[in-house]
Amino acid sequence: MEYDFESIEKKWQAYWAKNQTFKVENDSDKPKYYILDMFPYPSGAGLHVGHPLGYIASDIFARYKRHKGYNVLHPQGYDSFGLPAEQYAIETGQHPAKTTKENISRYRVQLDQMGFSFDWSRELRTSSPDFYKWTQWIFLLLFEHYYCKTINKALPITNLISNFEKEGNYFVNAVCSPGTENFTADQWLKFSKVKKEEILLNYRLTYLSNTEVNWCADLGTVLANSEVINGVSERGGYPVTKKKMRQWSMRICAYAERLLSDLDKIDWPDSLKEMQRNWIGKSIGAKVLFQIEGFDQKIEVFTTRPDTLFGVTFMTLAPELDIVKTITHEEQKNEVNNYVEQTQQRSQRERMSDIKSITGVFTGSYVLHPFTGERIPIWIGDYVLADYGTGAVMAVPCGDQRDYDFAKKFNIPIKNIFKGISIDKEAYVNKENTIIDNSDFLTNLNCPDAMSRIIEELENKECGEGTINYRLRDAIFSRQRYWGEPIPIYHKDKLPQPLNLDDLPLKLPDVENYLPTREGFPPLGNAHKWAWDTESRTVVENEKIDNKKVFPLELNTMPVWAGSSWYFYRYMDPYNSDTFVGEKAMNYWQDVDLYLGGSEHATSHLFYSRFWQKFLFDLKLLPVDEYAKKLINQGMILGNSAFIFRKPGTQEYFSKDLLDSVEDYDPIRVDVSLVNLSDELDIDRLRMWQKQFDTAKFKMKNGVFKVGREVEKMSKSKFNVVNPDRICEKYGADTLRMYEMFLGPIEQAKPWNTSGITGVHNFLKKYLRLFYAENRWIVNDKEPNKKELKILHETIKRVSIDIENFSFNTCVSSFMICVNELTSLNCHSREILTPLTLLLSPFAPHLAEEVWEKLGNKTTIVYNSFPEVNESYLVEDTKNYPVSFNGKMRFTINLSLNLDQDAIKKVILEDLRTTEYLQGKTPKKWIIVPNKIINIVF
RNA sequence: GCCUCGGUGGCGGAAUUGGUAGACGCGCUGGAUUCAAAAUCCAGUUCUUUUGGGAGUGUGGGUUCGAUUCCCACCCGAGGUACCA
Repeated sequence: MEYDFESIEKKWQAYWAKNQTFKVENDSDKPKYYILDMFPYPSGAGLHVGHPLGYIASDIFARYKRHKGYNVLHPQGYDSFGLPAEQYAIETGQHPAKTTKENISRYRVQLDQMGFSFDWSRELRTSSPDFYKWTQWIFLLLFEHYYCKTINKALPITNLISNFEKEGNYFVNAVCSPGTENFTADQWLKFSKVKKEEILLNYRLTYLSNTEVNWCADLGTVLANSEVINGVSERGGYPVTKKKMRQWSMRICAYAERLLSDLDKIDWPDSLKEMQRNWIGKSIGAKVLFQIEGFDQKIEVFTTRPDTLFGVTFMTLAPELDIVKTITHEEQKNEVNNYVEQTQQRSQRERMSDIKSITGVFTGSYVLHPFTGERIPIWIGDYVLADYGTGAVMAVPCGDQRDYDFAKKFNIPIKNIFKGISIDKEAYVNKENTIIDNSDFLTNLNCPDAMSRIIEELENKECGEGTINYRLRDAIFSRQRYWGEPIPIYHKDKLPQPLNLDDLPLKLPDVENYLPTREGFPPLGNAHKWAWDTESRTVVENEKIDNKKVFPLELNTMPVWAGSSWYFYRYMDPYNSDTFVGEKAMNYWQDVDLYLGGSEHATSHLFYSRFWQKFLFDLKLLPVDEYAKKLINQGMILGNSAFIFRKPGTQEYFSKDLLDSVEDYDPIRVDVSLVNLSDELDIDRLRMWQKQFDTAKFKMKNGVFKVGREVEKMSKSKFNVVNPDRICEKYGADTLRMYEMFLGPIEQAKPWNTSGITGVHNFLKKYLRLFYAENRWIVNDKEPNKKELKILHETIKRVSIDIENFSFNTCVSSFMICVNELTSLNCHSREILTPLTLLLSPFAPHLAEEVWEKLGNKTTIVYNSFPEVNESYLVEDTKNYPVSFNGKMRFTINLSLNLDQDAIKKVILEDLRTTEYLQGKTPKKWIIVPNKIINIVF
C-alpha cells in the first residue's frame, strides 16, 4: 500500500471534528492537566512554519498526557487586537474587525490541517466584546485599588479613604507616585472633591500621568520604538520627536519585590527568570539629598555606592529633567538649550549604546556636599536617563568608569578615596578588600562598613537614607490607537470616572478614519457617538455632552498585553456571562501546568501577566499567585531570505556567482518561492511578481541565475515566509509535524530548511511497510524474539524519557532507529507493532490512528494507555568483551561486571601482559571512573 | 551599550555528572534492481596524509591524567531593550 497521507489525514481530521474527540469537561475522575500555547496574532500573511513549532510540541505533549490518563485542557484562541490590522485599515479603509475575522478563518483552516488536538469549543478572541468586557472589568478593579506596603497586597481604595479621614496620609504605608504631598486628617476633610480625586490618583494601581511618546507629525500618529529608525519613521522616513502626553499607567512597581521573589516558585527556564530579575533590577543603596546652592530645592540621587560619597566631584542630571531649566545660569543657557534639543533627537537606546562619545554641559549651578559643604558643579549629560532612579547621579570619578571618563574629558578634578590604589589610568570599581581614604569619618573603614556608617549618618542628618531601588518602571497603559479595548472611563471635571461592571462591555465605536484627529487626539476622537450618559448609562452622541449628565469618554485604548494578561483563565469557562471565570471551573483547573511560547515575550507578556495574576490573587479572585507552573520556550524559526544583486543606478541584476566581476552592488530581496532548491531564480515568475522587474536585465552564468542567501527572522516583509500548506500538500501533516520536531532542540532558534524533510517522510513510509507490503497486510501473530523485544522496549524507554524532557528531536531519531532495526530483522509481529503505534501516535497522529484501526481496534487511539518499559528485556549480554583496548592506554570496562577497583586493575594487567604495550613497566597512576573509562599513566 | 541564548563535518544536529566527538537525518560517492527513470535496498562519507600517522567542536589562554562540556578574555550570530506581536 502506498502512503496515501492525503486521504488518511482528511479522514481522521473529519472523524475528530465530528466526534468532538478533544472536547474536555470541567470535571473528571482523572487528574487534570492544562497545556497552554501562546495564542497567535492573526496576521494577513497567514500562518507560517514558525507558528506551529510550539503548537506541535504542545500537541505531542497533550496527546501523551491523554495516553497517560489525564483530563487534558488544550485550548486555542486569537490575540486579535493589534497594530498591523489597524495599519491595514488606515491604508485600505477596511474595518479591522473584518480583516481580522478573515485572517482568523485562514488560520483555523491551516491549524486544522496539521491535526492539532485543540478543544475548539473553547476558542476565544481578545477583540470580542464578550471577552474584553472582563479585560475592562480588571482595569476597573485596578483603578479601585491601591497597594498597601504593610500587608503587601492590594486593598480597596475605600480603605485608603477611611484612613485619610482618620489620620491623613502620614502613617499610610502605601505605594504612591513620587512627590505625593503629605496631609493630616483635618486637611483631607477640607480638601475639595477634585483635590481628593487628584490625591487618590497618586495611589490607584492604574493612574494618569504625563509620559513621553514617539510622535510623528507627518504621519499624524504615535509610533512604537520598533517603527522608528535613526530618528525617522520606518515608513516614509519622516522625523519623529518626543511628545509628552497624559496617559494611563499601571503601578507594576508596587509588585516588584513579589515579582522578583516568586520567581523561585515556578519552573520556568533559568535564563528567562534571569531576564526578569535583571528587568526588575533590584539594587540596594541609599538616596542622598543635595542642597542646591542659592535655591530652596534639593536634588535627590540614588547610589549603590554611598560609601564613596566623599569622592563626589560633580553631579550629572538627565537633560530632560524639569529642574534643569530652573537652575541653569544665564551665561550657560544657550549651550544647555542646544544640548537638551540634541538629546531630544536621540533615542534612549542610542544614548545607552553610545559609550564612546562623552558629551555634557555645565549648568552654572552647584550643589553643596551634605558633609563637607563643598561646592559641587552640576552638569547635564545624556548618559543619564530621566526615568532611571531620580534622573540624577552623584558622580564619583575615582569609583566609576563613566564618571572617570567624563571628568577627564571636561577637566573635572578626580579625588582618590581608595587607600593604596592608583587611579591614574582608570577608575577603581572593586569594593572587596578596599579601604576608604580621604573621607572624614569613613577613612580607614572597609567598603561594607563605610556603607552602613554613611547611611546611619545620612539618616541622622536627615539628608538621605538607606533604600532599595528598582530599574523597573511603571507600565504605560494608554495607546493612541483604534484597534484595542476601549478604556471604561469617562471624564468629568477633568477627572477620570469609572464605569460600573453593569455598563460593560464598553464597545469599540465605529469611526470613519483610523488615524488620530486633526487636533492630535487618538482615533476614537473621530467617533460621533462616544459620550457617556450617566443617567441612562449608555453611550450617546457627542453633541449631547452637557457637563451635567453626559460626559466625554476616554479616547485612548488599551495595549495588546491587556487581553493576553489573563486570557488563560477564560479558557476554563469561556461562555460565562456572569463572571470572568466560574468558581467551579476555576477550582477544578486552578492553573496552567505547562505553558509553551517564545522567549521574546520574557519581559513583556510573561511579565505583565504575572503582575495581573498577583493583583487578582490579592483580591481572592484567583486561587494561586503564579498562573503557570512550568514554562518551555520554543525557539524562533528563521527564514532563508533570497537576494539578487543590482548595480547601483541601473536595472542590471547579477547572478551571485558573477559578483567577483562587479565593483559595487545593492542586495535586493526577492520572494523565496521564486527560487528552487539549488538557489536558481525563476526570472519569468519574478517579472510577474513585481512590476519593477519588467525592464530589468539579468546577467547570468551558464544560463542560470543564482541568488544569495541570508538567514533572518521569518517575516512577511522579508519575503522569506514559508507556508506550511504546501508541505502539507506534498508530504502530509504527519511528516511536517515530525520534521519540525526533528529540526533541532525545541528551545533553539533554527533556520527553516526543507532539504531534510524527505528523510522524515521516508521514515513514515518505512514504518507503514512494517504493516503492508505489496498491497498486502503482513502483520502476523508470531511470538517476538528477544532481540525484537529489546528493540521495542529500548525505544519505549528512550521515547518516554525524551517526551518528558521535551527532547523531541532525539525522540524522532529513536523512532527511526527502531523502525530501521525492525525492518532489517523482518519483524512484523503484532505484539511489537501495536505498542509501537501507540508510542508514535503523539507525533504522527493520523497515520497512527489509521494503522490502529487496521490492527483491529475499535476505539480511537487518543484515550489509550501508553506502553510501559519492561526493563528485563534491556539487560546486556556482557560476557564477550570484558576489556577492550584502543591503543591509547585507555580501556573500557563494561560495568555490568561489577568489579571493584583492584579486580579491574588485575584484569587489565593480565590482559596487557600478552600485548606489546606493557613491556615490563609498572603503572604509576590509575584513573578509574566508575562506568566509564580507565586511563593508565606509566 | 546592557540583559539572555547560541557557535560541533558540505548541511540540520547527537554526545548522562568532564571520559572512544560526529548518533540520527539530509546531501554526496559507489554498487544492486531497471530498457531507462522514479522508488527501494546495500556499502562508504570530519579534514589531511608520505597510509605510520597528524589535526579537529568560533578564536586565544587556563584548570585537569583527560575539556564540545569547567574558568578567563575576545570574535561572530539570534532574541529582548519598556507603544511590533
